[in-house]
Amino acid sequence: MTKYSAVIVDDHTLLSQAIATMVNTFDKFKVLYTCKNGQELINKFTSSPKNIPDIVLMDINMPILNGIEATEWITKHYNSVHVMALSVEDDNATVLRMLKAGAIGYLLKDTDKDVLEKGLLETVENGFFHTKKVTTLLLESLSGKSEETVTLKERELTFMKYACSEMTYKEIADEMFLSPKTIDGYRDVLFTKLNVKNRVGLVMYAIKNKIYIP
Amino acid sequence: MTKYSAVIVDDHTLLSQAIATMVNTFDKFKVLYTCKNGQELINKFTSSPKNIPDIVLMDINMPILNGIEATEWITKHYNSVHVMALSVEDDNATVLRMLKAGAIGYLLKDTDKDVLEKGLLETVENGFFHTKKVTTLLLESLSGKSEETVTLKERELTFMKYACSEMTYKEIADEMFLSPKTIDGYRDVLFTKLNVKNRVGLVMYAIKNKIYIP
DNA sequence: AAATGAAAAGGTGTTTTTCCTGTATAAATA
DNA sequence: TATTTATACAGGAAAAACACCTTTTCATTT
Repeated sequence: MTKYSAVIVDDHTLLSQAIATMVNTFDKFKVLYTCKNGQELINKFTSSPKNIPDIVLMDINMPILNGIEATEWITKHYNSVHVMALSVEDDNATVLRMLKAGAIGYLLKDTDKDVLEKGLLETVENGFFHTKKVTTLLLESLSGKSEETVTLKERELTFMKYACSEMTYKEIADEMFLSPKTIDGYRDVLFTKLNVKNRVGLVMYAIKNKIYIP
Repeated sequence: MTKYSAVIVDDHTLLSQAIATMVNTFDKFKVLYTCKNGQELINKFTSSPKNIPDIVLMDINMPILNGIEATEWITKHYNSVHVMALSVEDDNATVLRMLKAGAIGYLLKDTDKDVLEKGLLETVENGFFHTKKVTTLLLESLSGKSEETVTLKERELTFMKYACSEMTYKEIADEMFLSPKTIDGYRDVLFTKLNVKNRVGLVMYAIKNKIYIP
């Protein structure tokens, strides 16, 4: 019987090895190799055609080259390779970004072994799969119920990072060589833009959107 | 050959199953069952003596009852059961808290399959194990380089969680059925205790120490 | 019964934040 | 050229946040 070939990409060695072990127990799948990040994967792909799998199981948060960037690259260069995202990040924005990048399936790490097997099969054979929870997220997002993706300007991002420190706005103004009143402006705009009430709201937004990493 | 029995505790079903599959490939180990959180583990332990394993592989960040609390419980009630912590959280405080709670080993999720196997064996047979990286963290911590662990009271913890929301102190007071002045007091005490300047400092402390998980 | 100590609350004053409504100016765009 | 657009800045008022110091209340200990 011909098995589908799979590749696992996750920066946590233990997890990628564990998942590899598990996928190898599936009837229809065989793991070719595992990678620590997107760059390693690209290296593998470009070094030999034998390294091109049927499906890539891709984590999102990885150092060097993350899952979204790696997926974009695969979509561009190896369109026949299916990418199934695998992550604990179940917020709308991440799911959407991953699907936009070309991922054909999205699995949350809290799903079941059988769901993974079923998902892998559906992905390679029918070309689409994702869990119910993800479907819900998608629908929410498409129906506009979720917070629309706000794009922050460079200057606003800089301010946000300072806002996550214990500095007063006065101090931030000094640091950014701006008048305190300008800083007031940034703050007010961001409050409206991000729909938050106060500085704690800003901080939380920054953390959730990885603008500031604690 | 008698195998050592192991239990995996991780809120990510897929990961606990994957690790279980992997541990089952180890010569000397057999997985009894997996759990989603500390509470489930306690239920298992108390429901039947057959459910008491030789070793518990414990994740730290879990809903309901986290790894530290669960480890404390095991140390208290089933002292003969070894606990090996397994987490991506490699900051000093977490490692220390886990070891203080009674964990006998600490593995970072980015270690290797073979290291896990070796670690499990050393833990059940010699009673101690941890990776080099953890040793370094420990040494740093013991040499006083890291911030000393401040213990917060239950009430203060509750307040901290509210402080991480967009509520004003007045609103927090209402929610906690206390006078705004009392809340002022909590805030002032925590500012001193945690050595922070303002509410952003509180929020950051809460996040870094997993008092509040965004 | 007196002392201790923690938790809760009050008083008072200062500083910072928040929320308005405006103005100015250079650069990009229609 | 006219018109957005982004950026920088102001004044003033009200609301929170912050700081510090005192008092009450109540349970535990001596």
